[in-house]
Amino acid sequence: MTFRYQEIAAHLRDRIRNGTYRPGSCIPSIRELMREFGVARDTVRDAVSRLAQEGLVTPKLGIGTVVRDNSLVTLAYRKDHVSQTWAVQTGEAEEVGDVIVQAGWDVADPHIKERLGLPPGARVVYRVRHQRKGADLCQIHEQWIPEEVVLAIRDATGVDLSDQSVVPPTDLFTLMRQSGSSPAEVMEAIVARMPGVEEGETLGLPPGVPVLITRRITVDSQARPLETSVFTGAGDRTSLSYTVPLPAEGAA
Amino acid sequence: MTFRYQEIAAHLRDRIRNGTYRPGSCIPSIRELMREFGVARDTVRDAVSRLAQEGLVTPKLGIGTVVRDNSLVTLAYRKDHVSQTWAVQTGEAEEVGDVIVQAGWDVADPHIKERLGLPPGARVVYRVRHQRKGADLCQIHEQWIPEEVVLAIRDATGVDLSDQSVVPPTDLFTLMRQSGSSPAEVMEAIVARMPGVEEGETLGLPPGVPVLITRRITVDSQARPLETSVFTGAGDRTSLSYTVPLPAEGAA
DNA sequence: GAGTGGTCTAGACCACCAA
DNA sequence: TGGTGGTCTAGACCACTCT
Repeated sequence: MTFRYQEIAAHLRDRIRNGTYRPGSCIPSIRELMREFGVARDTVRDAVSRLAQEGLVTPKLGIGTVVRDNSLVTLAYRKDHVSQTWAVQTGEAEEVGDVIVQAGWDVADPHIKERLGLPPGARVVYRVRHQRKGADLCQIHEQWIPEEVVLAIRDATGVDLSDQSVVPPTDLFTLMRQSGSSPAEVMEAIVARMPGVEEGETLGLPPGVPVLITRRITVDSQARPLETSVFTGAGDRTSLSYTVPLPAEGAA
Repeated sequence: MTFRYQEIAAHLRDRIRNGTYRPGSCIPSIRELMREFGVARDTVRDAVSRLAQEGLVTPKLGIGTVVRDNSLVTLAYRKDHVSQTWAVQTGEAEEVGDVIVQAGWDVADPHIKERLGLPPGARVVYRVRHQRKGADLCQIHEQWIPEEVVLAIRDATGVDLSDQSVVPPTDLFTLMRQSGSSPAEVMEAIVARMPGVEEGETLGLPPGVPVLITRRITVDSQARPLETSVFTGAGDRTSLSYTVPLPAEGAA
């Protein structure tokens, strides 16, 4: 049971893989492919849209269907304990920028409170950070910090995390240490799924690109939660890397 | 600029979110939706296929279009140092099974040799393991082990890793320790992308489900590579979790 | 057999983009 | 202005599944 659109898709896949159609250039137009394979328009479109779903091509209105540069996703194994590296999609290293787009007091979801071990009425500071690589948004970082931690940091360092306009002099973990709490461990859980419509738009994702979701809890040496975060990254630009020391006995 | 198929998709999304269409049940048939919205068949199909791409529904031939159970992916933050937990998709915990589907000597890709720090001519043992949850294949584990390590394990423990029929008495890391090499650290890099055709088939993935790819290098205390692996997991069934101790200074 | 989704056609009009 | 992909129609036949 093989269909016309599958055959066409397979042909196009081969030509992309063997370099007949090069990354960055366009495959033949729908109308040309209709002629070449002798099929109706929707059959070609079906084939092309499968390739788009696989992330091989990106149709561009008024331009053509361009072959995506799937080139080497990361492979930079780093010795950092907690590091997030950006995959070089095409071209060279670009400036990585951080912008706090939102910050303020909030009454968190029950969901978040559970992760922070907080009682129902508790207040938290909610911060949203956009991480850019060049012009493109690569990752959205949402963060929830318990009131207690926020106040301790304000008292000890004068930094008000609920103020969006304040650019902290150092990173959050250092601020925590300066205010008496010592972040000892992070627990992260990673999941991949297809983006919703608004996620796809804000991240500027072409069709066929999933999002990588990382949920983090940071705890101190007494296992008290100091912070929790959700990172939402563009799957084709984000690569997460971990270096983990092995315990006495481990699993293969 | 809003189109009919987008409106229809939005309607259906709402009804799924507010529970009008429940997980596991079917949304109305294409022909019913044609009548309800007064559009042609392909317009409805377009709307439905968008929902499928987002992972909200899975069309089933001869049955209908069933609402996917997107239920809470994991959230079991574990204290294990290296752990991989399976998300409970629906129903309860099922048996997790491991099958070695391939094992033997191989001349590895340059790619793999680079990761293992091996010279061009070096031999490795290549092993492929399928990990199942119940009846479904959840993850494919490809592993490359340098000849030196394989021989040391054979000499010290009698276990021949190149023999597919041999079921090792313990896990690989233990075998390594018993043969004089001490795995000290793993480095893992995680990436998400849409599956290729054959990946989607072997993993039995419905449309709209990405794969989670983990590349691992295990090294001993002298930073010598002992093993490298690629894990390919179904994005909707796999959740990776890490617990990482924080160094003296860290990044937020 | 009745209903389902999957494939396919041959037209049509539209918005977008480059020259 | 001419080419591109995006949307949409109103038909058709197919394979699959359940009863």
